[in-house]
Amino acid sequence: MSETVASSEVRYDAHAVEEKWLPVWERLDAFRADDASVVAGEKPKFYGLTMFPYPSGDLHMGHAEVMALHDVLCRYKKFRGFEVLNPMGWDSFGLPAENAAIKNDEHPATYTYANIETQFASFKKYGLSFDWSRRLHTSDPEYYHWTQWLFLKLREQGLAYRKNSPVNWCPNDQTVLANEQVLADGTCERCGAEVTKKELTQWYFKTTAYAQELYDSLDDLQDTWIPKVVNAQRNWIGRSEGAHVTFDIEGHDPVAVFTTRPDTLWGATFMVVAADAKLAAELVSDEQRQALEDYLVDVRKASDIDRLSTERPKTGVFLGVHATNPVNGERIPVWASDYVLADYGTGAIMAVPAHDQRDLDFARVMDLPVRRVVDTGEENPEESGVATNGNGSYVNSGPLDGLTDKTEGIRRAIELLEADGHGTGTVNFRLRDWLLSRQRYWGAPIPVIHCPVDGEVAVPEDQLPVELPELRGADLKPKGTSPLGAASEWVNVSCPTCGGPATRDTDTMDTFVDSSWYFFRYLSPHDGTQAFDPALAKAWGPVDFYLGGSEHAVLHLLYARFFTKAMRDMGLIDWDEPFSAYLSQGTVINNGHKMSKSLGNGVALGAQLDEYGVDAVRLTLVFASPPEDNIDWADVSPAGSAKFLQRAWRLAGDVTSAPGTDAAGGDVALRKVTHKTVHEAAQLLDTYRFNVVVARTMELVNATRKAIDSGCGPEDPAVREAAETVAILLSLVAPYTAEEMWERLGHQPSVAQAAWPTVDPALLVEDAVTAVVQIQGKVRGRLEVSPDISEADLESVALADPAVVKAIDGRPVRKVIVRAPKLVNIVV
RNA sequence: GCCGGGUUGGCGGAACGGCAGACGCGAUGGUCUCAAACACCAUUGUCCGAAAGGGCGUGUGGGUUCGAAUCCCACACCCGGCACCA
Repeated sequence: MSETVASSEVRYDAHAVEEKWLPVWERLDAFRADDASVVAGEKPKFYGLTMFPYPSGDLHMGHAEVMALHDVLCRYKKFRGFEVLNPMGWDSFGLPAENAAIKNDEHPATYTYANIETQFASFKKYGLSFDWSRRLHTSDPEYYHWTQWLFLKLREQGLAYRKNSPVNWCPNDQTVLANEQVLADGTCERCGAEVTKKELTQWYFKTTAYAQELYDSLDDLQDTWIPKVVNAQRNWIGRSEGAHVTFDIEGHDPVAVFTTRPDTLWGATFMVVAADAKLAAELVSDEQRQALEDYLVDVRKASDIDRLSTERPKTGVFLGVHATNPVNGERIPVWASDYVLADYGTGAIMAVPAHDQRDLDFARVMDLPVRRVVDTGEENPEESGVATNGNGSYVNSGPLDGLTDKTEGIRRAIELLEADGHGTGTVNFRLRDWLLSRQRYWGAPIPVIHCPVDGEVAVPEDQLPVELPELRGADLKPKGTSPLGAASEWVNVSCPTCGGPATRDTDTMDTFVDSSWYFFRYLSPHDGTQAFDPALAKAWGPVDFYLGGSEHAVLHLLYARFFTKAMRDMGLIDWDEPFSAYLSQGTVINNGHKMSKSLGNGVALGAQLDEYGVDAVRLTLVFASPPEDNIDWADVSPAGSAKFLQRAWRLAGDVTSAPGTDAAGGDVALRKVTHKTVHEAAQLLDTYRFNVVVARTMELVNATRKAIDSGCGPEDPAVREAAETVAILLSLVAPYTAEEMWERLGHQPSVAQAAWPTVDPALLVEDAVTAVVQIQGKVRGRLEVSPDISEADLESVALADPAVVKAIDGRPVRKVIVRAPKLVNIVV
């Protein structure tokens, strides 16, 4: 860059500077986290975590943004005296490597570890403050050894189990998926294919065992996690309060339903069972059996699009049996319909058509009775066709008649049900157990052996890890069952219990299992004897700040929370939540759209780094917007960032005072700007407003430039103080430029090891402030006054000001509000 | 439909209930140059005005307050989550 610029301006070459400092930083190894000082409690700890990448190709813009943002905070915490743990690794199991291996007839590890080395080199060049001594890869046997160990621990607790159930199946990836991996439109989160259902025996983690706690402790995260993620988790877990009510059925065992409105039980005029639930087949009468089967054929034919439509007319079939309403003894018919879901609640509902729109729609189609039991003052639903669900007075509801409050009605109804044994108050969750087995190769094998005599047998701990057999190329072709099944010498083993012939489980674990505990492994990544050192977990945990993508709002974050709680209950750790604070960064887009090959609007990180240098790209990403907002690359200016960095750097060259010069006698005006900037920057950094920190640093650069050119001059000690402050603030975002400045200012590297500037409170006090004089709340004058002016003095000065007198224009002053020293408001 | 977040110049965005638009991008004018690029300087919410100065301005409509981008109520629109979840 610089050699092509014919200019009198002095500038530095961004690329030469990158080459220069990388080996120096390597030698200094300044970001290695010291366990001892944290275990001993000598220093406060800061565990900063940012989501580790999947090794597909090189790093891209998205990585650049999240890493740049995270680095700002970690470097700042180090300046503030924290012992910082900022590790990085790779989430290196997963399908892209497997698909590449099939295509190129090679082993997934080839693709995986080649990409890891590429990304590692890019990370280094990007100048991040990672402690690389803790680097890990989830696909290493040394890592998945402990993934398997944790699986077995969870299984011992009954938190990992196998069951046969209808599951989500991705026809493209040829594997099952967890609910969390199916998007709202019924497509695969990974590849976008339309997900279908299959009935299969699969492994599950019992996330539902922690549904209540996962939901409740969101309250504790409310203030430190970004709201949309807390909200997404609440919605996903889907807690709803209500009651189970038991209905006697003629000729069958009683059936329980879940309802959130037990107070409307007197208006239940029929019952509906999910058509595809076992219950429907059990209840149906012989005469109606054929009708139910015909209906089921129709239901299964309906496409997902139809199923997802809420406008679809209700359908169903009478099951030929009747139930008894427990509160009024009424005999009500039992129907089957697909508008009731088999896997939510009990798969059966009591229908209260007057107060539930879905039930009303169904009642109208099937000509079933509608009875209003809450009079809300609106038109009777029986006539209007619009169900009411607000507060109103209860009618036709026996003991509830006369009540007018819904909450009270629900409370009383539950009391009555519990008193005579017809039901109980209960809480229902939408969350399901996590389906964790996958029919693919490149993942951690499930460490279980199936024996015809002993059934499921855990692989003994001393035989872990169960390493993947060597398979490559065509052997990995998806065929609906796990490729591991083809490795017969691997599959066929003797039973650990009886020694007889047995077979290994051939499924591998969802890669989200690997990432559910990686933040523990960073604590002691090379420990061959345990998953992590409990003493280090106690010292470093939990993670103080976690930055990552919002696509993991439910997926990874929910799974990691589940793991943490389960591990706590196993006595492995003593904290409840893995991530004390969570922020998700926005996406880097281009021209209003997500970058994509099909749109041709991709911006290659490498090309940007080559053109503008690492620091300019990092600065651009941090300055563009608040961290959680999207950045449109078309709206930002890396060239402008590079220009600013040159301007900042030039300050260091202009300083003529010697290193170590006491700033005390320096220009007070500039010193005030410097100290105020440091003071505000600290507050802004503590609240993650990194873009504003950059703006404040720019202001300090501008003020320093002005002081050098047309103020106190380059030899003033205040100029040195300001330039050194700029270097320190800039080192959070632009480490190369900052290091250059630091060196030019006569200091030893590294600026990252410099002391955070001490703010002198005396310099935060202004000696003159601008007081605003308002008349009727509109600004009509400005006064330069002392910051400690009295209210009375300020009022009299304001009222005497000629501009104010003119604006008052002789009108009588009715009231004067004085907020010394900043404001006077005159009401006339 | 329910839940969460948002709406500020041409653009990205700043603003403890007290000077709206910091900082930057872009644009315009200028300096340098044979010229351009780079760099540097100046101007830049909008309307009226030659200027001084003034009117209007933070999605819309109300409210609280001496004073509202900021607090309250209602509405519109945008983004995200959930959704025939009983």
